[in-house]
Amino acid sequence: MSKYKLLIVEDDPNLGQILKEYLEIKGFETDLCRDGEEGLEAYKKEEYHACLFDIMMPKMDGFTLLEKIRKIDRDIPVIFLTAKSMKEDTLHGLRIGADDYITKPFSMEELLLRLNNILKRSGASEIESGSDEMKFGDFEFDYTQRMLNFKGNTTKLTTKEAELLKLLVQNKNKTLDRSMALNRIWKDDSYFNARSMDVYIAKLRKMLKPDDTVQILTVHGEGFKLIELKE
Amino acid sequence: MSKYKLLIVEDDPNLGQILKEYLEIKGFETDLCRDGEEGLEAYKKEEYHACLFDIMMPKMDGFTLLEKIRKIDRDIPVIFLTAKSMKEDTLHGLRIGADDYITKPFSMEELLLRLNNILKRSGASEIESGSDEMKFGDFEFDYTQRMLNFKGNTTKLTTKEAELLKLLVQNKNKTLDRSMALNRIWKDDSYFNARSMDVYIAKLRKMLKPDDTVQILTVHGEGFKLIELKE
DNA sequence: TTATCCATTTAACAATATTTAACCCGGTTT
DNA sequence: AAACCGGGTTAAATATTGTTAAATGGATAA
Repeated sequence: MSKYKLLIVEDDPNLGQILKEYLEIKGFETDLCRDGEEGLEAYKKEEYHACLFDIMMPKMDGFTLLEKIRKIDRDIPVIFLTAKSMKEDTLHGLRIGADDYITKPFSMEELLLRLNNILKRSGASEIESGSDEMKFGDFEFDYTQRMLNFKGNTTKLTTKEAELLKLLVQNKNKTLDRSMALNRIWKDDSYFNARSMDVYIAKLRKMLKPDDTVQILTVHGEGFKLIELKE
Repeated sequence: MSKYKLLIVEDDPNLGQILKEYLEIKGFETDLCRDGEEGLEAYKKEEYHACLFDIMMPKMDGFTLLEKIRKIDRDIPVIFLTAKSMKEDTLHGLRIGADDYITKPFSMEELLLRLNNILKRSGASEIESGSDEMKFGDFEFDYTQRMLNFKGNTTKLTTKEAELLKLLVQNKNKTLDRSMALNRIWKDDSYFNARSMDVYIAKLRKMLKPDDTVQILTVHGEGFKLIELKE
């Protein structure tokens, strides 16, 4: 999935910088502006997936900024960062079309969750719906199609086989925790389901046998690990 | 624009009734349920544009309800009505995929604004408004006319065929939950209806055979998934 | 009314997918 | 050493789904 680009407009340099750094660590591209006018100029020059606006700012406040931006683009998701939990502000913001607001001080995690929800909903993510192709060793595994291909010949996987293999590949070279896999795939971590999972591990091992650079190791008492040996 | 349909799940009869009446005045259609289990049943039987859930409820709390519904439909907008502004609750709710939450007591106006924002973003109008033309692979499917067209030649579908195909297409690349489909189309999830559905799946598979970029996969124990492979 | 048509359901049987059981082994604890 | 535990392996038992055809039932035409 390609990077999301965010416009942050916040006049407090400390908070602005923290936001920028945190969100970049989390994989966003960001531009930071220090007041509403700068923000508007930036918005006109670049294309963004979402915006974070402070309300009280010099030159142009967040509400005005939003109103101007709504004239350019009436669908871009905007989250307000409000200093106080003033109901007035909240309502005014929502009324003029903010998608969400969050009251300072807020936790970065909460901001991130709200941001992701909004992006998910905004259709910005429609790009990612293609087929999940994964490669390891000489295998090509398409989870949505449930097909495992090895040098030309293709095996059809069952639902559970495909789900387990997907988790293993997603955790390639890391330990896939037993109880996590059981909860995700079997919805319940119980003795019999655990034995069932062992049976499926055996099946997958058989399928992966042709390529000896790929193996499923057991991590005693913890889970399994799919490893890929590179030459 | 046709009416939006909302599912309200709230165990306080007073609040529930007020919500229902207010939102109906504002032009929504609403169904009101009194606990999580009722809510889940209702959700399987009807098609909604958005949901409002209380968190603390008898039989099944709002979090559990959301988790179950997210398995059926990972995009339906959900707003939590939380009794307290506990950060814990908020974060947990957002983490499992709530789109928003609002703390009691709240003003109806704020709720309405949040609801409208979410609906605007959700592309909810796709559900049942204008033309029911759907495309997948090389097929064109018109639900209202019950016509399936493939490269020029057209097949007329029966009622049940068309309804099932519609649900599959609406959930393209996602799993269509068996019991949801049974409740929506057959109005009742029972053994024989389930077998009947299997028969219809077979019929649809035959019709879709000409285009091998489109397939109906079975997700064992859960339902079916229509997938579309892109080149 | 009866005959006929067609969508849908029910039935019967086949094929798969998944779970459970039984027995094995190696390592660890008592 | 004996008992135990986590896991490996295989096969039988169950559950779920696939497939086909016959039975049902509602609507319509004769």
